[in-house]
Order: sequence, then C-alpha cells, then structure tokens
Amino acid sequence: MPELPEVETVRRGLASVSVNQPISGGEVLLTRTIAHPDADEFIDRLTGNTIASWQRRGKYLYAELHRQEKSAGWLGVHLRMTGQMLWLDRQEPIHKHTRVRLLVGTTSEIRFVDQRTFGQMWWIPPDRTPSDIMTGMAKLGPEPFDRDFSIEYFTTKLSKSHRNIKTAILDQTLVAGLGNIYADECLFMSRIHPNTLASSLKPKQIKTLHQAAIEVLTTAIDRGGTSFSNYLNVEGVNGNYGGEAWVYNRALQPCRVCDTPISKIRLGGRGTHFCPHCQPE
DNA sequence: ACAGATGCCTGGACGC
DNA sequence: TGCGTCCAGGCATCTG
Repeated sequence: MPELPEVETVRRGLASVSVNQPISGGEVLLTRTIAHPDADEFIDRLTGNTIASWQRRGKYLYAELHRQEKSAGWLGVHLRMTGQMLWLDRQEPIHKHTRVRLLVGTTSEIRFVDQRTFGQMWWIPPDRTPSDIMTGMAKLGPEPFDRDFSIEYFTTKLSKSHRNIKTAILDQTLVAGLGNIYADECLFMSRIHPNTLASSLKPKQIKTLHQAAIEVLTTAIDRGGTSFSNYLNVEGVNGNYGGEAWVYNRALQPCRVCDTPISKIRLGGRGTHFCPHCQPE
C-alpha cells in the first residue's frame, strides 16, 4: 500500500518521463475513480494541456498543467490502497483493473490501474488550489522532512493525545505520509510498544521516534519504495525496501534482533506488528 | 471537539 | 473441489 516513499517514487518517475509533454486525450474506464468533476468533463479539461511538473503533499500527487505558458489547473491523484500510475506504450494490452488512461505525447500513456478501486483522481481548475478540491489535503499535518515537523511540535501534539502511539502517528493531521507499514517499522526502530499511550512517552522516546520516522521514510525513498505490498513504480517494477522489514507482516517469525516471535495485534482497526521483547510495554 | 466505528472494494488465505 | 468467511487498509463520513 503506497505510503509517502512510494508516492514520492511515483512522483519522480512521472516527472522524469512526462514533464513538458501534452495530454492528447484519454479514457475513463471506471467513472467513480473521478472525484471531480464528472468523468467526461475530466478528460475534456485535461486534453490539450501540457504537464508542467509533478508535486506531492503527503500521499497526494498532483501535476501542474499548462496551456500556452498559462496555468490550466492541476491533475490530482490519490493511489489509496492499490493504485498504480504506470507509464506505458499505448499498444500495451489493457489490464482488467485499468481505471483511467491519459494519452501523453505521441505513443505513451499514463495508465491508472487500481484493483481495489479506492484510488481517486481530480481535475482542479486554475482559479482554485489543489487543497480546495482535494479536501483531505487541506487537513494534512507537516511533511516529515519539513522544519514544521519539529521535536517541539511533535512533543506538544503527543502530550495532548489520548490515543495509543500507533494510532497517533497514522493520523495524517499530526504528520503527513506515514501508513501502516512504516508506522510499525519506526515504532520497532524506536523500541516503543505500539499500544503506549501517546501522552505518556518520555522526551527521549519522542526524540527517538521523531528521528526514526524521518530516517525510515528517507531510507525507503532512497530505495525506491517497498516491495512487501503490491505497489509498483511507474515502470511496473517493485521497490526494494521489502526484504528489510523489521516487523511488518512478520507475525510469528523471529525478531531480526532477538529471535522472539513477532506479535500481531489490532490497534485503531489496523493490523499492528511488534516485538514483545524489543518493544516492552 | 474529539475519538472510535463503519463503508468503500477485490482477491487471496483459510476452514470445513 | 467449492463454498463461505475473514482480512488487507487510507480516508471520508457517521455516531457517541
């Protein structure tokens, strides 16, 4: 499931192949994928525009569109659970889960493939901002790599939270970009039990967790995203973080540090993996 | 205001 | 083998 590093990898991939290229048309194969406006208008609004850049905020991806040097709005994308933005030759056979096709340049296309159909796309008019239309984006907390995501900020937020730390760090209004995989991974790296009450964490633990979150996301971006999910980069290739998971999806397998079997519990409705020895209560 | 539950959705794993 | 059930989880929305 794409989290910040996977979305960033997709952004870089799309930027490297599609910038300065015109969208000549497209096709919506599943209408509910288009969140705004309706499916027909979506293709009409994109057609004839050039992709000027690809940007990311949290797990939201958006392209700036130009027409004759002037803004023509934005194309927004959220991959949700299983969305993929693939850069393909138009001759490639249409896979069963293809939801949207955007013809780019003369022979290629961006193909949005999404098995579980949670993924969404938007067209944002030039007189609005992406966060006006992609409403979830306006609520996002700081990017983990920003100055705004300071130890002081993190400490203040956690001190007021009555939730367990696992649920707290999954909250996109606290910090943008962590999903279930990296949440479990950075709690392991910090030796913090996921069910610890957020407000009970000691300053040293908060500092460690803050650093672990930044580190785990940075490492994952450097490695091009995970492979213990069905995430694919724009070329349809798995990233390579996967073999390195400390705890995620390793229930009952030996901890890579101490050999204790990894536990799995449910917190905030999410499967949560941890080492009961390395992450004591 | 906040926190927890639910719905959305497909396909793979599992038990009988 | 086949059928039913559960699970995977990001986010919007609903409920208490």
